[in-house]
Order: sequence, then C-alpha cells, then structure tokens
Amino acid sequence: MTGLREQKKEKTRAAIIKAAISLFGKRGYENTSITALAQAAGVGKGTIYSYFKSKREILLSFFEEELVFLRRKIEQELTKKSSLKDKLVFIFMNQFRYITKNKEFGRTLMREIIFPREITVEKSQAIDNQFIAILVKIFKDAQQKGLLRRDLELTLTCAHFYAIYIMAVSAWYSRRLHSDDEVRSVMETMFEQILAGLQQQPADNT
Amino acid sequence: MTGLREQKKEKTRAAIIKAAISLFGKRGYENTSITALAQAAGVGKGTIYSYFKSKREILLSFFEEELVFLRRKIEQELTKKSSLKDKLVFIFMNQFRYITKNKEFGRTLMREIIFPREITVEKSQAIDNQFIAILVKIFKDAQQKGLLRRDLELTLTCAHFYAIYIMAVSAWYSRRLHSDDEVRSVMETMFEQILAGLQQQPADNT
DNA sequence: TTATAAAGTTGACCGCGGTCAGGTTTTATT
DNA sequence: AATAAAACCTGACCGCGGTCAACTTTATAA
Repeated sequence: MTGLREQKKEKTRAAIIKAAISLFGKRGYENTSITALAQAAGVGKGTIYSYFKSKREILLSFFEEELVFLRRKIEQELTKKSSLKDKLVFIFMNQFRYITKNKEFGRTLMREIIFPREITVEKSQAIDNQFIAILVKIFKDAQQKGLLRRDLELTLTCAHFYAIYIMAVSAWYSRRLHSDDEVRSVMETMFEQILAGLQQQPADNT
Repeated sequence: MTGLREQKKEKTRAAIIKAAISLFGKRGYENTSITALAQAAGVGKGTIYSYFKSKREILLSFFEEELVFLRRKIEQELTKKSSLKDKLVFIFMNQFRYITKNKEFGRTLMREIIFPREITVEKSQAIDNQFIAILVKIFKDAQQKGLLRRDLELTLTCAHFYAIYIMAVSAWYSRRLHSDDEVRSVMETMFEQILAGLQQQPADNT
C-alpha cells in the first residue's frame, strides 16, 4: 500500500523536480547549484543524490516530463500536416525550437542524450525511445499509403532522419547555421534528398 | 624575430601538450587534473590558463595534433579503396576506432566537437573543417567520374554522411550498437541507402 | 647601467558536484 | 508502550576546474 514512506518519497521527488523546473528555467542549468536546488526543494544536499544519480540525471528527468507534453502537442497538430516531409520537418523543428530556447540548457541536454555516460544511458535511451515511437508511427503510416518502400528497416530509417536532425542542431551550436529558418531550410533539403532515395520510384522522367 | 620570449612560450606550450598526451593517454581525460598536468609540464597551474582557455581546449588541441597524423594515414591508404562507399566507410571507421579506443576520452571529445561551447567553437570548427576537406575531395572526385549527381551542394552531402557517422557513434555510446562490426554494418547499409538517392539514376529495373 | 614598463608566472582561493559517517525517523515485533 | 532494525536524511568534507592579486622576468629607453 501507499505507506507514509512512499508518500513522502513521492512528495520529495516532486519537490526536487519542481525546484529544478523553476531554477533551471530562471537561472539556467549550469548556474543552478545542487545546494541551491536542495534549498529550494527544502531538503538536504545529500538527499538529492538518493533520488538522482547525478545533476545531469535531474536534467534528463526534467526533460522526460516535459517531453510528455511536447509529444502530446506534436501529435495533435501533426494531423494538419499532409506530406511525409512536412510531418518530419514539423516534428524536428518543434524539437529544435524547444532545445535551443535556452542555449546552454539545450547543449547540456543534447550532450547527455546523444553521448550519454554509463550513468545516464538508460534515461537517455528512454528519452529517444519516445521519439522513435513517434517517428515509427509516421513511417508505418507512410508505408501503408505506399509512399515509402516496404522493405525498409524502420529503425534504420528513423535513425537516418534523426541523424540529420542532430547534425542540424550541431551546426547551430557550431555557428554554421544561425537562424531557425536556415535550420529548417537545410533540414528540408536533406529530407528531400533522402526521400528521393527511399520512396518508391515513380516512372522517372528527368 | 624569435625573441627569448617567443621561444620560451613555444617550449611551454609544447610541454603542456606533451604532458597532456602522456597523462590523458595513461589515466584518461577525466582522471587527469589540471594540477597534475601543470606539475607534469613543470609549470604553475595558472600558467596553463594563459595558454588554453579551458581543460577542454587542451583536449581539442591535443586531438587537432593527432588528427594531422590520422589524416595522413587515411589519405595514404585511401587509394587502395575503389568504390565511393568503401572510401567513406574506411574514413569513418578509422575515425570511429580512434575515438572509441578510449571510451570516456572519446565521449568528451565528441561532446565538445559536436555541441561546442562558445569558448571552444573555433577549435571545434577547425577540427571538423579538416574532415570536410577530406570528404569534399572524395566527392569532387566521384562527381568527375560521373558517380554522383553534379547538382549537389557538396557541403550538404558531406554533412549528410557526417550525420550518419555521428549517429553511429551515438548509437555505440547509447549501447544500441555494441561492436565495431555492428557499427560498420549499419553505416554501410545507410550509406548505400543515401547513395541510391544521390547517385545518377541508371535505367531503373527493379 | 639603471629605471620603468610590459609580459608572463604563480599558487592560495572560490564555488562546484559528489560522498559518506553519523544522526533521525519510520516500521516491525513483542 | 518499549525496543530493535531498517530506511532515510544530512551537511562537513573532498578534489576538481578555473580566477586573480601579487610577484618575477624580460624588453625598452635614457
């Protein structure tokens, strides 16, 4: 049953995440110390580490929660988009905007998700599994409508598009791309190029 | 001219890099403290920071030097590879093996190169410019031989393959791919898929 | 040669993320 | 109600990357 202990633990965990949302949002990730987080959550510093393995895991947990909303929002608006390319661009641009809203926050997040440490591998896997879920759904749909080759290993196809997205984010952080528009334009071009190779070949008349 | 000052500075810089090579190699990046590095280089801790902006910049500078050799080696052996796909796989697998030789070292490096901070943007750009140089050369060659569409923006094409490479490295760090062979196999598959879309369409007979 | 300015070096010091021995609260048992 | 065991909480403490005021060395000018 929900003993006194479990209730408290849930409360504490929630308090920490809440404090994280508030402080990360207000001051950014790097400028929020664990000590400050602990104070805001009303617990001792050490307690934090019995709920999370590291500061970075707090970030990932925080993001995991946000992702539920982000995902819901995306899936709602997705129906408005018609073409496969539009859908993909829509998804990734939403993600991109969220990530880069706070530059330094997004960088830490990306680093942790794309190149996780042993300590955060599971969390980071859980997070991009959520993405893969959205993407696979779209691709299956496209396959059924005859827009995509049926022999594709969908996991690989997801990976392919995800790869372009990561590259775009990277280009933004490396100051090779500067605005949302540039990013979207590059992504569109590359997506078109990929799809040209993946979709069923209609009678080709160049 | 090469005054006393310049000479000393060069020596000191070299000593720091040398110490970095030795200690990073011996103990890894994270387990090498700046203090230890300073001692090994025979200078004070503060001096390190008048040569490098941060510990991570030392890592990048170190890698930049290694890259000269790696690049030379790659370009020499490249002539043996015939097909475009083989060449690309060869380049990226070399890179991959180097990066993942020391797991934690490679992770820090990738994080810094792919998602650089303001403070390391230039260095990280310089590094992947070296790659782009190798890749562009190959692609131009392929275009001349009629293996690639001529209307391609080569920078984008590079980015495309580079993206797959990053994804592969990421998959390895996320424990989605476990061995060299798996990584190569995935990379090969994806490269083939891309090329099918990018290369000139021969009369298509499926 | 000597005085002044400029450049370079240094380690004590800071706040950080993370640890852990010791103290406190909850549960289980009688 | 009293007690023992288990679970949980805590902040002093550690080594880290990075800073900077004070100091030393080199270059310049008279």
